Amino acid sequence: MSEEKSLNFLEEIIEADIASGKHTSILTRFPPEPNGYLHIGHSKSICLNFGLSARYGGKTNLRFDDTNPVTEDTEYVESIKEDIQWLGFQWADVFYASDYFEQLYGFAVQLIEKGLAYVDDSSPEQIAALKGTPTEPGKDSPFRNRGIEENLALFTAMRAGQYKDGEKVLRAKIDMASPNMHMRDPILYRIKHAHHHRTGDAWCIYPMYDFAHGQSDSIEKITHSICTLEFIPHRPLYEWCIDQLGIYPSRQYEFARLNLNYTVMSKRKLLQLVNEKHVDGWDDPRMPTISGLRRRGYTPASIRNFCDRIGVAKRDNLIDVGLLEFCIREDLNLTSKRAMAVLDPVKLIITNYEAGKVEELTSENYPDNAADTRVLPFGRELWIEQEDFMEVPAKKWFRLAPGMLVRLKSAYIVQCESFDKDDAGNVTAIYCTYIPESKSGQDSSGLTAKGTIHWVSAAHAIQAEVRLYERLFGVENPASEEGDFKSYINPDSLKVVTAYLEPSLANATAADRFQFIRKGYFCLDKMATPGYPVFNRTVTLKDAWGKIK
RNA sequence: UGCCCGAUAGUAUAAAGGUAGUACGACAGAUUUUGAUUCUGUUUGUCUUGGUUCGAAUCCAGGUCGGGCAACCA
Repeated sequence: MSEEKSLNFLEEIIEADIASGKHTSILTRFPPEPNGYLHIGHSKSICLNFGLSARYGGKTNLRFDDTNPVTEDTEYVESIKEDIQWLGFQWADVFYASDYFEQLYGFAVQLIEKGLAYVDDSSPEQIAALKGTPTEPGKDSPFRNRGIEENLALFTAMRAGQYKDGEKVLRAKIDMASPNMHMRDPILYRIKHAHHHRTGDAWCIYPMYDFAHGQSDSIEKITHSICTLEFIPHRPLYEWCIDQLGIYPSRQYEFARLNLNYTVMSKRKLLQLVNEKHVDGWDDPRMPTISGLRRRGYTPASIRNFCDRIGVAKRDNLIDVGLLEFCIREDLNLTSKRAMAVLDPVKLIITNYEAGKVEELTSENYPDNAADTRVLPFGRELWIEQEDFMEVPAKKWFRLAPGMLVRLKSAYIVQCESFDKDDAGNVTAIYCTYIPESKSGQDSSGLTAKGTIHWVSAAHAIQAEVRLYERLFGVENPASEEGDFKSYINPDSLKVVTAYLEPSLANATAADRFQFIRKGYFCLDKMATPGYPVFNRTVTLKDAWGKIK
């Protein structure tokens, strides 16, 4: 099957590298910064990096890019590990850029000794002023031509903690007139008297991304260092460092990151949603985080499948969230147990059914397996969905309306005789007669009902809190809209209802996935307790009637 | 006004000079005790102008449009 599928551009590069003998095996890495939770965009990168190494018989390292102590935390380290493993991947080694601080320091000393790096006493403002703009060249810093010995002494003093934050930096000496802004004497080290989540207070100088990432790749002998498009202009610097240091030549390749419509995909924005309480934490089921999708009921396979279908290329993209929904429905349709639950109840009374009588009816747990069944209690009073009744039926209406026949799933055909309304015009009760000969599985009535609806016995139903989620934002691309992205939050993204469930659902566990027939896929939320079930709606079913309306 | 990426149906993604295909969506029909699933069919596309060539989505040149680049962030 994968032989049939055409190669993406990274697979082509790797196959060419193997064919030419440049590499006999490959090693990739997934390099998150532990400053936030992973999201669906990261899962594209994870599937790519782990998928590529698996396909070509190689390995993948997990490397935390922890060079900025002020934003990083072990909480994030743990969540990242959990999410990767939950997705179904296992790293060969776990490393931290901070493992390499001593080595990186040595690399910096080497550059100074070669006359390729210097300590700059300029302030951040002065450095910015001399940097130039994309259309104008920059100017050399007055400190650019310090002697090697002086630079060495100054850099040693930086490490020793003799200066305050911002007082000095170490810069590469490259070309202040380069058309590539990243080559205009980029900063290599800055002073931060900050506590690091792993190295504690051992360091007060920390390497910048550009001086840590490529060298870390090189130290691990990563063959293909795969990152997103915005790092393209960094590639010359990545290669400059490796070339000047004469170390293992890892190579960087860039792909277009995933964008999903009706959500945001930057850790900064997601952090804001969490901190400002627009959502209930990083794992709020409306969040595009891996932990949010997990809590929502998404399966690892559905996410892997999604990442496979969206493909990999170099052009910017905005993927329709409908594809993600297709992937989870495809999975859950085959694997989830069916059950009946009424989310917006109205009473249905069967006037010719004996009061107090209870029948135990059977219903299939999976539509394609008639042998796997459960028992449902049936009685005179039932709950059905408000929306399955229309006082004045629309054209092509298959469900309940005065005088119309409908099949109660796995039970009887009923005919609507009358209904009650309250002063506000709401239907409060529906009266039907049932056809005793129409019992499911032994129907001799000769009648056919066009529609089938779900129901639960009022006398046996259990109550549950059910959380219905909609997209978090009302616009396709909140990040590109005018003004604050948070002003586009969908006010109806969460609706909590009290539902009536068939009694078997009282035994649901966190591992179970259900299809509430005709309503969608649901799973138990982490807030549920034995006496208080809480269900999350993962996704609705496709709804052809919804379109006809 | 510099440099760097990119441009194929509504959204993604293939076609390595030789039939523009696939998935999702949309639409139509069949089946259905879930208006679900399943099945069948249909629709819609190479940014533009030149050039090279028997032949161009593909190669070349110009243009247009979109994105990125001026954090002591990654």
